[in-house]
Amino acid sequence: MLPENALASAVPDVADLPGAAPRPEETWLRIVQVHDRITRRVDSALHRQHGISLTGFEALRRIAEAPGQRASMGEVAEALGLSRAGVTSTVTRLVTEGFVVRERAADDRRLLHARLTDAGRAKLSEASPTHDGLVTHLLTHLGADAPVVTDALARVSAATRSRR
Amino acid sequence: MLPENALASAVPDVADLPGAAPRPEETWLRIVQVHDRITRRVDSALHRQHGISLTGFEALRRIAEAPGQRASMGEVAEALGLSRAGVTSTVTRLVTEGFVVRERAADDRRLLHARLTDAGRAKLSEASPTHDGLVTHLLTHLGADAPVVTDALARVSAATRSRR
DNA sequence: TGCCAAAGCTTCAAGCCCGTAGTGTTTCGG
DNA sequence: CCGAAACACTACGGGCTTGAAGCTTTGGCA
Repeated sequence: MLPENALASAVPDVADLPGAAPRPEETWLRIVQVHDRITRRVDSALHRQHGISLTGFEALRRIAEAPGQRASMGEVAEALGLSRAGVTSTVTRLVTEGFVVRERAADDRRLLHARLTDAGRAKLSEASPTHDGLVTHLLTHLGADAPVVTDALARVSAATRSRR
Repeated sequence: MLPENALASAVPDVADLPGAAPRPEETWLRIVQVHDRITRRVDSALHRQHGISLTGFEALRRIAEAPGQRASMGEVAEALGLSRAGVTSTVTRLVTEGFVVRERAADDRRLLHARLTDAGRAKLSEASPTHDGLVTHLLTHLGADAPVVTDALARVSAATRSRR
């Protein structure tokens, strides 16, 4: 059932700079490790230095980048990869913290828009350097491979983009 | 939906040539997307087809690969990137499901070892093809870049290996 | 030899997020 | 005009995190 790598040994590949094809298992392990470690570090840095969660930060950024600095719950959910219920509680938290306000959309009254407050904008520009600096720093070891990695992962991401 | 490259035609964008550096932001986004999507699919497939969680599966596999098919709580925590408390509850669940037994180590009586039962071994070999097959399938789009990606991520992983 | 710090694990509480399911409102097509 | 679809909220059960407290065992050191 599992073809293993029965045919991996056959052909000396052109692009064997870093070696032969690794087992998907190995690749997956690395993705998980990198994701978990960066996530933990960034999340705890945001908590300690700015009293905000990584999810909260990403929501703020997403709303800030939306046209009119407002976005519907569904858009935020889609953008952050959160569930509907998760976005509800995340935005509720942001509202009680004063970073965001909820308002019914004028054109389609089914939608609720989250809009940044001044405090939200301030928090975002305060926390952004921490977030971006850390991510940039932790990914420096990709070095010259960064474009290839980004591109390859983008293909995988696109191929797994799911209805749901 | 996202007009994010609406201005891509105006400026000779850096992201066009494979060799130009993408923003770390972009790379990070791809890592998160790929991780989240694969995790969700594999987890739900394991749940539906084998009634086991991804974390439970990884714990079983880890214990199976340990010398003597037994591992201490700490080893499992380290290997899976879980907290102590998380491992305790994960292993407790596996114990009540009959896949694992806990036993005090003979040489160092501070340690508790988790050891696979026959049912645990059976469940592992039943679920492994599902897990591995899915991971392999979802990562096929890495194509010839797989070695580069794996290697680059391994560097990042090594550089972020933390005490804790 | 005796003692105490450190290691390993568990437990509990609080917090965040998930998925599912059920409810209410609004919109849109037939 | 009416029903299906879309959007969002609430509630519930589950899993994982951190932090703190407590237990047993180990091992170094006086």
